[in-house]
Amino acid sequence: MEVKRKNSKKRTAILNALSSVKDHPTAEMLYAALKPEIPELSLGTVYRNLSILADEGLVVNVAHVAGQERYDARTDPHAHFVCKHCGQVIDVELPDMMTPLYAQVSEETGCVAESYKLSFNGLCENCNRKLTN
Amino acid sequence: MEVKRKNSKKRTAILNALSSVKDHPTAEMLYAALKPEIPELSLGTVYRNLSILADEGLVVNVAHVAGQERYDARTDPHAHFVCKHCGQVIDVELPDMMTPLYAQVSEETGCVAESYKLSFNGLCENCNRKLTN
DNA sequence: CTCTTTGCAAAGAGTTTGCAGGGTG
DNA sequence: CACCCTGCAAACTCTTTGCAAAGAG
Repeated sequence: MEVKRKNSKKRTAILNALSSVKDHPTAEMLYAALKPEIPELSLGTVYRNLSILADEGLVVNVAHVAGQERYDARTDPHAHFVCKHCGQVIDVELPDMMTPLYAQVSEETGCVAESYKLSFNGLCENCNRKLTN
Repeated sequence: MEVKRKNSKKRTAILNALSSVKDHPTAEMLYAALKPEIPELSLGTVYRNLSILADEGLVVNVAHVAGQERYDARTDPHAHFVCKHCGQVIDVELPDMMTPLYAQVSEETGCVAESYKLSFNGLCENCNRKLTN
């Protein structure tokens, strides 16, 4: 059964912080960003609320980089690029080619697709320059 | 500088075990599968060798499910389906539509793509039947 | 009041690492 | 005989959880 959510300033602040940023932060990055503004904030609360927000579909895990989960408040289907050197995660604007394939996936596998994750891997512009000089 | 690899029966066994299976096992699953056959095997060795094999490109991380990394010895680009209920990971045979887009990704972002990960998410056939009855 | 949310600290889970001994070329 | 590989256990990192107090409706 469903839990009735109450108003939570912390949760709202976490969602706002995530929405206002495009670098797909980790829980710790969000914590560090909010801490100055909300000194009583604790890291456990960030984890807890990210999990709640993800359940509610307001937030999405876009990648797992160097052992840490990366979050995104942009929930429309879009791709990402993950730099294998610096770990940076950036948006890639490609037309959504995968959602139209859900029916085909279902036909092939019997599985019911509801979402997908697409991430490219390699070197970002900076790291490529630095490492290829 | 490069390390000169020596022959290692354990590493070979791990790669063989992974190659002979299509369920994208975790390190622990591989360990459990090999243990009867190689009783002196230790879990640390499985982790160490999976990491070496990944460096060499013989093995790939295809997904991170329920906090565990899933490995695959099939290294050609292909998609996966991850069941959000049972955590099963299965291959999806779709034409590779992403590799041809590397140039476009580079143009858009400046990043040099070398690989990609595509995974669909939802309920597998069994879980869907069980949960939708 | 009742039930959710939070801080804090401890617990958990998965993975990595140091070390001493064994194996390979 | 130099250097890689391994078992074992401890260490590490990220994330989750229990509890008592604070906050929302």
